[in-house]
Amino acid sequence: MKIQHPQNWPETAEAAIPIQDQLKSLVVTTDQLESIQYVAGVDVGFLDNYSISQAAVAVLSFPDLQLQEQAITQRKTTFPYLPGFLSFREVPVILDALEKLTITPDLIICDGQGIAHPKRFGLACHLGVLIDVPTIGAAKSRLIGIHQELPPEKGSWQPLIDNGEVIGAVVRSRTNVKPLYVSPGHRISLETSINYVLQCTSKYRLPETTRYADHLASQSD
DNA sequence: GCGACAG
DNA sequence: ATCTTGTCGC
Repeated sequence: MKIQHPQNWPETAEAAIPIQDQLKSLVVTTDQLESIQYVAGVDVGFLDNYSISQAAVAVLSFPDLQLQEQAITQRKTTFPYLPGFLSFREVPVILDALEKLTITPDLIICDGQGIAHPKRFGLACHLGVLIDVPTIGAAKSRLIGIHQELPPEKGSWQPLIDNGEVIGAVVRSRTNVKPLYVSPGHRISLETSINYVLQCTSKYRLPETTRYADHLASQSD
């Protein structure tokens, strides 16, 4: 797919802040998606003691979840890991990987937060706004927000709240396992995000999309 | 000042 | 994120 890479990507939090404040206003958290035929999963890993970032993308058919296409890319890491600024570290490589795809995903499930972020602008929002594709944030752990205890059964969920505002949901993707933190990235509502994450999850805790991407990244051959 | 803190 | 073997439980 054709990707427009932003100019002058920031390398410090100070330079990233104004960009977050500018782009967060472009985030859409209402359903603005077509019928989903292709769902993609993205995962970023590191090599050479973190100096090289590697992104793996897997495109699956929906709802049958069969692998259709995959891509992997590497590039120098230019931004440090700072809670609240993860997208500035991982989005560049992800854009490289997406650019290699022949298929344009109708939806992308990201490994990180969507609006469940201090500025309501997590990795999934940043990626979604830049490429104008619906995205969902499905993180393995919490960044911010509080929630009630969650029943142990697969499918149960509780709203994630920050300052009285619902910013996402804590979702049990599998019975008796740690929950997933789901939040809208771009062009999708929270309810729809939860539904797609569950529909993309079969036998394991993580959605099949991110599992394929994780697997691809760990092989890198 | 003391913790918390996506990956 | 990454370094790593076995092990407990459904």
